[in-house]
Amino acid sequence: MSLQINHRCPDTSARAGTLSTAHGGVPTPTFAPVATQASVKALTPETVSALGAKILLSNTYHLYLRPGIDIIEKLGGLHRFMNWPGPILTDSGGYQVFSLPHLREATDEGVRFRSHIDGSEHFITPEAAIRFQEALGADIIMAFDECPPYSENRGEVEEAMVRTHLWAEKCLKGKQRTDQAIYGIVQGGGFGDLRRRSVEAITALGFDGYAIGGLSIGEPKEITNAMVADTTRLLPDDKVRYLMGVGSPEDIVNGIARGIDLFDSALPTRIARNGGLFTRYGRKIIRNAAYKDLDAPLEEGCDCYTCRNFSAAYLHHLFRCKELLAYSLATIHNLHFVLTLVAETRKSIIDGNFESFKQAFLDTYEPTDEAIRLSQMEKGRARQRAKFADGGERSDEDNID
RNA sequence: GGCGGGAUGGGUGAGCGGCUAAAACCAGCAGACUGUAAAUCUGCCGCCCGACGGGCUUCGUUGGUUCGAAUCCAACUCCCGCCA
Repeated sequence: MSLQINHRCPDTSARAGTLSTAHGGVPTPTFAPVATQASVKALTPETVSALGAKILLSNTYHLYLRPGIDIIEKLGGLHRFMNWPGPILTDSGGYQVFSLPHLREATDEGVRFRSHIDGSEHFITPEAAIRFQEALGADIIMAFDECPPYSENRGEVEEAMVRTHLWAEKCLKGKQRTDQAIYGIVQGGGFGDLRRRSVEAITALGFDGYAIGGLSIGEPKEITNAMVADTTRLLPDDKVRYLMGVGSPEDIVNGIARGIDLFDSALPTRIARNGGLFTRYGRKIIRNAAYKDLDAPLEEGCDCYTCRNFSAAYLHHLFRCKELLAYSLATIHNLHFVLTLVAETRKSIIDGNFESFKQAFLDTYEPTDEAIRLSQMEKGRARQRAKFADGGERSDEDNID
């Protein structure tokens, strides 16, 4: 249940090692595909494993509502239920406090919320979140935290952070199983001093690993980077550092450079299902007309199952028709891309050339074209303005920024 | 042969005197998605321009009524029912 670090990059904070868990070792740095409802959408566990995934992330909130923690417990725990014999990490449900905001009401005792499925009312305490995760039986469980939306309002962010610290203590007190690792979560939004305070408070409690939460939720990239760098520096060197919810290829590589060992994100699998595919030159949208008759793999030289066997034109066609195979093939490609990227990055750390590997990757990988994105947003905004210009009636959706 | 109903932008299809360059959906063109309420969502989608605005041409065809017509009237052309 511990992290062993075997290699360090001399120029950056990147490191490579092995994380041992009750269900096997995980070479780090690593990326955990997201299996929110005990399934990596569109893939069998065999495929996920063949793609090189070593550890999966599942979600307590979703499994609590459906099928119910007791059902999974009765069926032998999460590993058996979803037929994933390797390591599993469960999120506590704290993120849903943020992503389902209209349902929530947080107090020091816990969160009162309405089910997004049937509207029924529930109250989850930090102690309950731990109890549920012990019943699910993941190898790594997460403290119950409050992840506030990105905000310049220091008071709000601080309040959520203080509550997260209080909850963290309750989580540790409530924990009974000794064969599971529990990770604490640092909050503090985009405020460096709050982040530092949070690191102090959380590390003082003594967790098995430390997560950085509340980032990549819409804040400017500079803030994300600054927060990751500052926080990571202060976290204990001998424990796993987990950057929650990240993410994109460039964010992962940058995170590794700052000393992150573990990532998870729904991004690769979700954008895959929406036709967004990673290539080493950046993201491609396979639905676009340009791929209509392209008789070549989506990415030349990619050795994933999808690229080895199908043309971009075929993928394009499957997406146009909403054929179910589209979602599997696209997910395979994106997970292959991210998992391979992380594996190669790890190798570069071991081989001692991480810095140049990182530079080479970032030089060719083009994140989404900012100009196109901004012009789209500008159009939408102009329309919005025109709509409410002389009416005087303002809509709640008016504040898109 | 007689009696009804209908023809709307790429498609389906609302509108039935001004608020209508014309709903909605589909198709099409782009974009977003980071601890997954997501196989979802957003923008554009007649033509032109100096584009948070302005101009032009549209609702089968032609001709009327009206300050004003996709909307009312007439004729014509096609379509679809029903009766002989």
